[in-house]
Amino acid sequence: MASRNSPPPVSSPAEATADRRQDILNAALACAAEGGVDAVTIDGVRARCGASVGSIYHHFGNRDGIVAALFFDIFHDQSRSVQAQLDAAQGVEAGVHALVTGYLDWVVAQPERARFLFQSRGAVAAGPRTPDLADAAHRRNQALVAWFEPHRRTGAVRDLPCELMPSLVMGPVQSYCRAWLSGNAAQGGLPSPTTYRAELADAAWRSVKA
Amino acid sequence: MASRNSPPPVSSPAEATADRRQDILNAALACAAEGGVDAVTIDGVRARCGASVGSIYHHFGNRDGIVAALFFDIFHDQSRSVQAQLDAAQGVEAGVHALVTGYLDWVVAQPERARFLFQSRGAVAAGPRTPDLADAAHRRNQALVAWFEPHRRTGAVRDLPCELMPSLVMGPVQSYCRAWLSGNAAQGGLPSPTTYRAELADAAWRSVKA
Amino acid sequence: MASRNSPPPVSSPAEATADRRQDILNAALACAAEGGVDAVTIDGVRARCGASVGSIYHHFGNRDGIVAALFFDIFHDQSRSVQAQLDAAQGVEAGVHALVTGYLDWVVAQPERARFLFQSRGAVAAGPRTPDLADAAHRRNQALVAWFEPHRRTGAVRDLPCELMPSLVMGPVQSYCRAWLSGNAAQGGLPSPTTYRAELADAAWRSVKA
Amino acid sequence: MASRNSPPPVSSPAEATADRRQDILNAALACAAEGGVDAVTIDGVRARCGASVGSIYHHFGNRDGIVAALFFDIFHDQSRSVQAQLDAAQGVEAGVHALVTGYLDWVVAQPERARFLFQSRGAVAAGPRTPDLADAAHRRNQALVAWFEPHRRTGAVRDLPCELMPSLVMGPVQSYCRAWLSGNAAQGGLPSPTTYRAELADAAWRSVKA
DNA sequence: AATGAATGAGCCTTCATTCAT
DNA sequence: GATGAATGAAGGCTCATTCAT
Repeated sequence: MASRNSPPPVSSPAEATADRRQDILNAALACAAEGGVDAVTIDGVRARCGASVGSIYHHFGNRDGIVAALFFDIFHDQSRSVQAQLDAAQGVEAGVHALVTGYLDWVVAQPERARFLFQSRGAVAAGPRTPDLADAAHRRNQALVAWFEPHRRTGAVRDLPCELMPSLVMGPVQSYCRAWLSGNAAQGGLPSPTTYRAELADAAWRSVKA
Repeated sequence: MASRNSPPPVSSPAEATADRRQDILNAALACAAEGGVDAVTIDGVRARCGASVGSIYHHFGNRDGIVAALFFDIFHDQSRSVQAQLDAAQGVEAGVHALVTGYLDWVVAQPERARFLFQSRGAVAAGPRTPDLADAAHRRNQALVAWFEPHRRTGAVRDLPCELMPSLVMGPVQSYCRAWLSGNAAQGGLPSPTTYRAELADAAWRSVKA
Repeated sequence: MASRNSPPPVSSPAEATADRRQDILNAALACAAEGGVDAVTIDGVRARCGASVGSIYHHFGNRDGIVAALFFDIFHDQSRSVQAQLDAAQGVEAGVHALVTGYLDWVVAQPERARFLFQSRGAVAAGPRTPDLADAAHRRNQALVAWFEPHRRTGAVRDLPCELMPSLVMGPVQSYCRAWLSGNAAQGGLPSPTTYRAELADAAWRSVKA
Repeated sequence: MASRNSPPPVSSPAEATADRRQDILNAALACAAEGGVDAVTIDGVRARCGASVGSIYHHFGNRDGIVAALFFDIFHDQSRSVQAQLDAAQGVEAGVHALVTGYLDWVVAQPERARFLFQSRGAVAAGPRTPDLADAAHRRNQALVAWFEPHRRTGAVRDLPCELMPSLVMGPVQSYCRAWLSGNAAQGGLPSPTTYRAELADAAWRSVKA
């Protein structure tokens, strides 16, 4: 983190390992991509990124720390990406479309990271960072609900319970993406979500429009 | 087997261990309910149901065999339950409502089994019974799609791609149920799905109706 | 055993399983041929010959009982075979040749049985039938020594210690056969012992002749 | 490694565990001496040398790794010992005697190690280090054959096939040593090989001399 | 004689974690 | 900050053996 604010070093030897932290996270993601979250083992990570066991512990405290750090990195990246699409949208319907397609495009662009999010959420929720996760999830949902608020007042969208909005809007696209990610492409899995981009966005809009 | 031809014993000793197989599955579910799928341990199961290690292996081959067997038992039970609701429904809209509420009611009635389904699907999909799972999932989806077919012909529902139907119809309710199950009731989780029974069913209908 | 003296049954149903005992031994040999003596497991044998676990125990008492029974069967068969060759030989030199080639031919004719003998001897020696093995080995050695006795008196063979005779006469051929059996033919093992039949017999004779 | 540059500590704590690896091998040999190769158990080794399970795996990878490492250690030690005797011998006959007595003396000096070699060879040959074993055996045999070569040219020894030499020269002494090692001294086993040192060496010479 | 479900001791192996250097 | 040997709890699995039918 500090290094982001430091003046860029000119090929210093420190540079080579400056992002040891990121190397480790990348290695962890690679492990998970190959064998699921359970395959993220200290030794597996070590073998992939060349860091020593001690170094890994220095940066992340313990195994779950790696998984959690990676989870939150990805979670926030996803949120940021979707939010950017939403911010760029003009009007209610376009906004709903942006939520769906922003999510969909992000998943298609980085399937491994998306898969990791699905796989690891349970583990993170069960660990010591439960409150962090609850917080992040709540924050994201609130942003969605808050965005809808003015349009609900104008009557453009139906007057639905806050808790329901995320599931109504994002449920179908998440469901499809999850199914797509878990399918083996080699064995005739589902078509890419991109194929149904318009339909998924449209369905979300139908669920909530007045 | 022989006992089927015998006069029904009243709490005979045979009765006690007659369903050794089911005892084991129940114990496995209890383990999972307490600590997640990873907590389904040979020794944990053994301790809960009194079966010996050898007996467990005799019935299920290996640890994953227990998880998979339990998964399929629950999966089929759920399918049967939803299908029964669907069969009882009159008309298109009622049918769509039945799919959603049938699922929702089943989840609310047996949250532990529902949670197990969500938690273990990935593991089962990654194991040797991948084809069985693909088959079961495909069969279920086909049943849903086939049910819609006549209504699509009459123009009562929109002409949507087959692959999309399950996500459009079931996505929102699954999304909400999943979120509800993963929330800790003690820490102010979401309201029971029952609260939004009508809204969720209605949203599904809006997604697909012409 | 008793059945050998019984009048030959005419395709009675008992006939089918009459040699259950031999079926088991054959299955055990097949196991050993595939994975070494350690691969002779109750379940492996059961799977190969269709006998039930209980039946196997009925016939052999325990696992080691199978191995020992098979060992002695083979051991005696080998002894009988070599002895027959020896009995047919005329003269000292021919006798020594017969001992070597009789052994060699038997090994080449049934390599799996020969391999089993080499592999299992240690286990049998360590088990409860140690005295039986010591007895059988002693008997065989005595037969060899006794055969030499008259020729030693005539001065045709050297006056060597009894305990040494078996190693001097059979050592080389056993050594070569053992090496041949343990080699993987596919990976360029040794030539068949048959190739050096004459040389091995001759070497034995040189070791002991006056 | 660092300790090599340090002043030699006198029974420092580091000294105690300096040869963790060797401690483990010694413990493994002790297990085998007591109950055969099968008795070389991770837990048995651990109990004897105080190393932790993890430490054993750190050094040897798995159980078979211990057995194989010990096997090769002993095998090479034996080869070195015999070779030293051979190098010191003057003339053909003396050389053949040296091969036999060098082997015999090594066996008598360390019967446990010799027994381990006989017992474990099969397991090593069946495992992943098959090529290493084939290599080591081939190298040893080649050394023997190469040593004979000049003497064969001068006509001092007979013109025999290379593959046969090891069995002709070493067969009898190996046969006797094996029998001696497997006999229980308490139950009147064979006399020590030392008793027949001269005879065994002489027999080898007779087998190959011109 | 035969059957096969049940038993449980015993083994191998993995993995997160610690700590001295 | 980094290193990697050492630790030991925990888990999966095999297999000989028993016993009621």
